[in-house]
Amino acid sequence: MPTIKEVAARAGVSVGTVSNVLSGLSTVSQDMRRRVEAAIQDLGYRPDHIARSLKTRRTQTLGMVISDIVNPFFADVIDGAQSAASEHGFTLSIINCRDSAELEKRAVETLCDRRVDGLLVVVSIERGCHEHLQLAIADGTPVVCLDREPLGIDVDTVTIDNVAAGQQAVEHLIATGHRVVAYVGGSASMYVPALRQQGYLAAMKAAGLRHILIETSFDRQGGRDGAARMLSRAKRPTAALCGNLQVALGLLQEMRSRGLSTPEDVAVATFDHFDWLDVFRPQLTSIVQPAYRIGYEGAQLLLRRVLGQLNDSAPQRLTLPTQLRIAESTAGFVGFQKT
Amino acid sequence: MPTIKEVAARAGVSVGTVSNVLSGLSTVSQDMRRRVEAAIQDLGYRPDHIARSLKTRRTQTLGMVISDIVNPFFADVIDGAQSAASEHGFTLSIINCRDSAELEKRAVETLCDRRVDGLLVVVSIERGCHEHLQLAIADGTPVVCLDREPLGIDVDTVTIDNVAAGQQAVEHLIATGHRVVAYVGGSASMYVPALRQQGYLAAMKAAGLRHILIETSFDRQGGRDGAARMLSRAKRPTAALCGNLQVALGLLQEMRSRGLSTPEDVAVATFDHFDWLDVFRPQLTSIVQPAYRIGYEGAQLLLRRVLGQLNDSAPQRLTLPTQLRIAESTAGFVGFQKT
DNA sequence: ATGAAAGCGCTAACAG
DNA sequence: CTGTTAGCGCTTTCAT
Repeated sequence: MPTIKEVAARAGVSVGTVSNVLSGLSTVSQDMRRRVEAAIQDLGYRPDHIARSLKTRRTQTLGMVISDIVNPFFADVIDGAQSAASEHGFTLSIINCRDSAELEKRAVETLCDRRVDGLLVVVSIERGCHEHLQLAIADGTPVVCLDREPLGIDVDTVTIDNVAAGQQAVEHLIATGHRVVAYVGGSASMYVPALRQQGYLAAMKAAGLRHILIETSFDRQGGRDGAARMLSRAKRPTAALCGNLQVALGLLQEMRSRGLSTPEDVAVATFDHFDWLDVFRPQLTSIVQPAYRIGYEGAQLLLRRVLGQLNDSAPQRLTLPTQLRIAESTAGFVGFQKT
Repeated sequence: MPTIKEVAARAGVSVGTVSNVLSGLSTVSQDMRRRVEAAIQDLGYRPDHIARSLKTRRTQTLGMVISDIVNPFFADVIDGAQSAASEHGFTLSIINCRDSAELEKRAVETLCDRRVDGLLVVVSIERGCHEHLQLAIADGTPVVCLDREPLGIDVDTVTIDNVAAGQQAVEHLIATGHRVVAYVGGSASMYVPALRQQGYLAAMKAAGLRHILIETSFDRQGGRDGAARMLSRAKRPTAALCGNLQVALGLLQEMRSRGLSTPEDVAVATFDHFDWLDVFRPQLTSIVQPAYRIGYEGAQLLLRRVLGQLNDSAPQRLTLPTQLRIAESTAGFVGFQKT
């Protein structure tokens, strides 16, 4: 690996000039520039990113702390963030935390030690303390939180309007004729489910209906458990809103194992949609989240902070639009009611 | 951010001693060690990873070049790699290339410029030239290829036995009574499909059956196209092996749109399985790949190279076992044949 | 066992 | 416009 010194020697110029050529400084004469470029070519020189970072205190690297990388939703988020980063010549260092607050804390520290220029973080789903984020920010590392809005901390966020989306979905259920509607999945102690519940509650209240909150874990098992509880109620719900797709899948699974189907027995709406869902029947009514954009806009925002284009303005709160996609799983309730 | 110098000053020792304490050198006296540790505590000192890297020429970072991050298969691979890396104090820098050879080349260069200690790469699906990998290796960056075994280059690989797996699946189809069996998805110009076809061909030949190779793109659209071609054949296949899950889903989608279902009209077996598939009917007969392990073992192997525990031994070729999971989509052909 | 000092490869003043 | 030089924060001889 040739160094800048060798390039300078070969081109018969000083290292400073080489450095200037590298950084595209216009004050370099055509002649010098050509000689330096030739030397770079000949030697196959590539600047040492590490050395540059040590001097400039910038790594051109964004840290990404993700709560659950195997959830396809977050795969899309990562994809978006990665694209935005690439466009700006930044690289992404990713750590998966499996929704563990402890791992999350360590991840933030690891990334800060490595002097990432900024941090994209999806905090663990359970509400908790976020002083590690606070510390990172205090140390001068900009942070943008994705998907979940941590409490008690002033930080840029890119999220969707979970309350409104949940409310809209439930309004749809109600408009379809349902009067006994449950919310399933996650609990009020979790960031995202808390809001989605809130939307559900608002819609139920507005319609003068009694709410049925079924709190469970926020995964497939939660969906199965929730279904079991929901179906054993004296007054069985005719419709349910699920907190995320994992929950919905678990719920459908449990329903099927009991010989029940949707929408005939229970109409189902859920947060999240992935294109492969189109393959299966019944198609699920779902709240489509702009996962890729959450990552893309998040990285974009972070990059603006990093590049100083947002000089300590107040924390930005970007809310991206969702789309309610009505499909078979909530169809045909009004008018005919199977038993 | 305090530096090692400030720690030294505060502890009243030399920076060399602090460095020794940091690296856990035993030659440091108890007394010194305590004083230094106290100073580190007081100041909240954290070693600068960049400066250390410049000196040691090691970044404790693995580069990961992935062909398609939103494919859940690769999400699992990444998860595995990330776990192994974390266990060894390494971080993962990930670049997504969307199966573009050009992006892949740039990604490798970017990562090498950043002096990653090693490279985990899933090469683009289309066969191509891999001199960028060759160069990286020549420059002293160990490379481990995952899932796909690039041709014409001596490199460590972690893969599955695609030929055997494909063959086994087709043998199952044949044993179930099928005589007209198609292979759908991908083409011989692609790394993975080429091998899966090979397995298919071997099984068909061994059974003395005529093969039906339907080459398409390696995605949902490919599955739809493949289904269209398959179903319009004079002698319509009664079974198909799909090259991956995307293809299988596309195929099922196209079948359904024509009012056909599996296994009644066409039995379907496919590579890939994800747990959410269990929710849907019919359950698909599938070849389960150890995606997480591919990533985990790959990173593990790379780390051994990086840490010099495999001193330029010959390239390792790790082949992980797959599992044929027989389910409804290939059930019940012998004995009763619906028309 | 500890300290002093020489860099790692680069950038950024500053001088000329 | 170009060259010189002093570090960035750390590790690592080499003396002591």
